[in-house]
Amino acid sequence: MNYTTSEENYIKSIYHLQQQTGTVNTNSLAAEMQTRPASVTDMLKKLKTKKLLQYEKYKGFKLNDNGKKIALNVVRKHRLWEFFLANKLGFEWDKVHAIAEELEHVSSNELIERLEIFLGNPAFDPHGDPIPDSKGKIPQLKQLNLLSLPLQQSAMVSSVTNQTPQMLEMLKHYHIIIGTSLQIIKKFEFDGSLEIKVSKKAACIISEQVAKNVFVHYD
Amino acid sequence: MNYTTSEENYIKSIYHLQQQTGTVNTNSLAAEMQTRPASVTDMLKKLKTKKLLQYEKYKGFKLNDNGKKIALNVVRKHRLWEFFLANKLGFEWDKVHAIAEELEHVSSNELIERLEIFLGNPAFDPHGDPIPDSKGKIPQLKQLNLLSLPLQQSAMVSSVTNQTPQMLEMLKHYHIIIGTSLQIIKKFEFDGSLEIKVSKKAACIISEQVAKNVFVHYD
DNA sequence: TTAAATTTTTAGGTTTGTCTAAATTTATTT
DNA sequence: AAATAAATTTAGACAAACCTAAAAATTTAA
Repeated sequence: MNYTTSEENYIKSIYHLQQQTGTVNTNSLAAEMQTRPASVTDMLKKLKTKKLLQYEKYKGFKLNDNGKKIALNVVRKHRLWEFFLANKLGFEWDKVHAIAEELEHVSSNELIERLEIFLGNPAFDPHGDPIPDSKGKIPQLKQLNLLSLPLQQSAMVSSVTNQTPQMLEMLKHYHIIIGTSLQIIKKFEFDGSLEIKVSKKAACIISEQVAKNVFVHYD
Repeated sequence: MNYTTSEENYIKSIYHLQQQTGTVNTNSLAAEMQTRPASVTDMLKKLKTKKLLQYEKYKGFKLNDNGKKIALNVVRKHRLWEFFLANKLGFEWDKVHAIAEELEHVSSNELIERLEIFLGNPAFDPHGDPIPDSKGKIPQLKQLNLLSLPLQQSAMVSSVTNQTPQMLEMLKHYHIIIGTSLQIIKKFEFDGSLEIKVSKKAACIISEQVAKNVFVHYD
């Protein structure tokens, strides 16, 4: 079956919200999608009749297995296109999201299978988010919060949870992208900020607020 | 200014029709777009208010300079994506059109500029059709009809005018794609068919009907 | 040069996805 | 346990893009 761009966007947003909170409510979905609660209700009815959603009036809702499958396919397409934009076309990692929002709705499945091979079957997109495979399986990487990284232990940035333009601008300033290697020199008790060393750059200090959104891994 | 997918498709179809016939009429556009004349009239009004069209009721219509600029940009995107699909993802040349029909509506101009560079600034798409540059200029290649190719002169296939699936299937059978090198061994007066030699394959005979849609060039 | 045929447009309706404003249900307080 | 607040849904509209059927304009032909 085929879904409209609008349906796919709702499905994707519900998926992201329910990953965090288990079950989703009308107002938060409306906020996420920059639309009105009444519009959300309309779409929920539609997705329910298409059997993608567990939904009872006034009760909250979430995707069923069917809906999750659709969501994962859209996420997969989004992240493969992001990888293409960053690694083949040379886009900055903070520019790829908006364009991938359009590309993810191109319907051909053969296109995506071939794109994946062309890109060398990448497991993570330029933001460090995992790329589901064609069966919907998501590669897991044991990663830990930068705040929990032991002093002096050098580690690699693997993902960033807050991906607002403001946050991405900040990280750019610190020369931090996915794959950047860094270590913690010192932790300041006063405000929780960290002195870090980013690859060959001079040491610098980042706030707890920034650090708690950065995830890293090491062997 | 930004245009909807539907507007872009109308603009593109008007462009293709007016290339052949100078001015376009409602019924032929409806046929081209597989829609109804009444729907065409609706869209014509819309495109006229957006100042893309020369249009007076009952009089026929064509794109003005403004409209042609939009059309050429869509054509450019379509053909660059076709090139990408065939030359980077390995699609057969008769599969690329349908997918490019979707990709051509992705709006980012920076995407197209970067894609063009990534592809090495190609001048022709996999069907041999010229790719307009970012200013709308179309590369010209002096090509001649296969029927006019001198005997024994080896030449390269540069484009095919009839791009129906039936035609493309036929050419595939003969191992003819854009770029294929061939020469004419003999012309049969009886029905105008040609005995040709395609690169290292055994000689074969193609009908006048096929030949007249194939264009070639040589130095 | 009328009559017939063809082409094109208008009138009015449908679907999708959105909206505002009002009504309803659920949750929270006092 | 009412009263108030918050969340959600319904009712009714609207724009885009399409449709059918009928009317109007143009072209062709007798």
